[in-house]
Amino acid sequence: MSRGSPFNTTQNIFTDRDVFDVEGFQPIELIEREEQINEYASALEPVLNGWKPNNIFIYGKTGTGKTATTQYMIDWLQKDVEEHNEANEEKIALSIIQLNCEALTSSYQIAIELLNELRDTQNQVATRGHAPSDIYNWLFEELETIGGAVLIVLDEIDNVGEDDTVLYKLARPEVEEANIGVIGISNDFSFRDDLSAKVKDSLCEKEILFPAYESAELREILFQRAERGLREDAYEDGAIALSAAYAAQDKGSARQAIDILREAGDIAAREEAETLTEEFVEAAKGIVERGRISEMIGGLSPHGKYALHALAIAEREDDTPIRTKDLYEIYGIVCNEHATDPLSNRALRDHMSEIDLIGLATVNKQNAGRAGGKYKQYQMDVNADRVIDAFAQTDAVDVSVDPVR
DNA sequence: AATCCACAGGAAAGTATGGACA
DNA sequence: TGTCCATACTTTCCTGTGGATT
Repeated sequence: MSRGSPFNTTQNIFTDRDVFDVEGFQPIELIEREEQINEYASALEPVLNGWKPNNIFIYGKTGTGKTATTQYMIDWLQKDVEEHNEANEEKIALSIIQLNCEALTSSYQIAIELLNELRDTQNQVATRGHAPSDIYNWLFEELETIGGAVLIVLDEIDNVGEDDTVLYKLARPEVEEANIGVIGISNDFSFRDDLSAKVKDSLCEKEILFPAYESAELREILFQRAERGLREDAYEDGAIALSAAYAAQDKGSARQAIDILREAGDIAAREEAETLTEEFVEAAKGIVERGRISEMIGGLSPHGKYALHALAIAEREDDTPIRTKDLYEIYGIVCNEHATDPLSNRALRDHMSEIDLIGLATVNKQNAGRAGGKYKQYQMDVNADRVIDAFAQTDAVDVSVDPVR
């Protein structure tokens, strides 16, 4: 992947750096997920007989192979259908619709996105302004015309929120000609329990759990990639083991493990080192961690950022754990620095629980009894200085409350 | 065992946004 | 243009509650 740069450094370490592209690279052979593949296969098999596939729900944290396995299964299914159609008179019609619901926060939006996916570009539907029942009717009309087996893959489905109407509609479609199977992918374990009862029954016919990887499993995955993407003698086994260990310790995410190893390779290449050693992994870990923090911060609303910044400041001043009331004051100062009016106390509580949810802070419930009452205390879950650094980079305005300047 | 505080967090309603349609 | 359909993010109002103190 040369960009016409005069530097040729990445050649020392990588033979194929794309192997470490977590988004784009699909390994030919999936390892450490045999069990899930078998369950998956049995749920999809009906398609090959022209029947309706099972609805499947997939659970697992980020980087546990949910999406990769799904992609693998779809490729497998399509190939088998093709083979079947070549060999038999009776053809199987199979359509697959994949949709990432990351940015889709309601049933309504998902339904519209699905509809637009099915319609051609001249016939697209606006994302607002239509009656929900119209949308669903149109959606079923489209599905009716397609016919055959239709697999609808909804990635990051937990974003739907409270209202799971789409799922209900898709689980019991008012369609004659098509056999619809829904594959829902979620990284939120509690999502299943929050589904309404009628959806739960019909949609969770088959549930497959993707547990976090253990250190040894991550090691295997990394070795597989290293064999394909790194120069044969360019890496120490210890470096791979360490990358795996760090990732296992944190989240058990293959994505993270691969990110760390790739970053380590980049550093090694930049320093024109001959081999990828443990020191490079050490350095890469910090960089990947920092990247993760900025990513999380990036997803916060402005006031969420101010709230987090306030907490980081409190942490630096050794004022943590800090109760909401006191945090509200610091938050007020931060808002002031940004020439923004602070929101209400209640709004701050909401922002803080959001910050807790994405894992940037930890909550600590306290009860001081008769005179003291009940309250919460917050504490940073990541390095406060790193957070403040990240703010310094993202924001043009300097919001430091440090009196020494 | 009864009390009572300081919040947490649910519910409802408000503000501002934007599209479709008659 | 007014009415309907949404969204995101608020504020206001309120009820619930755990456990040290009485």
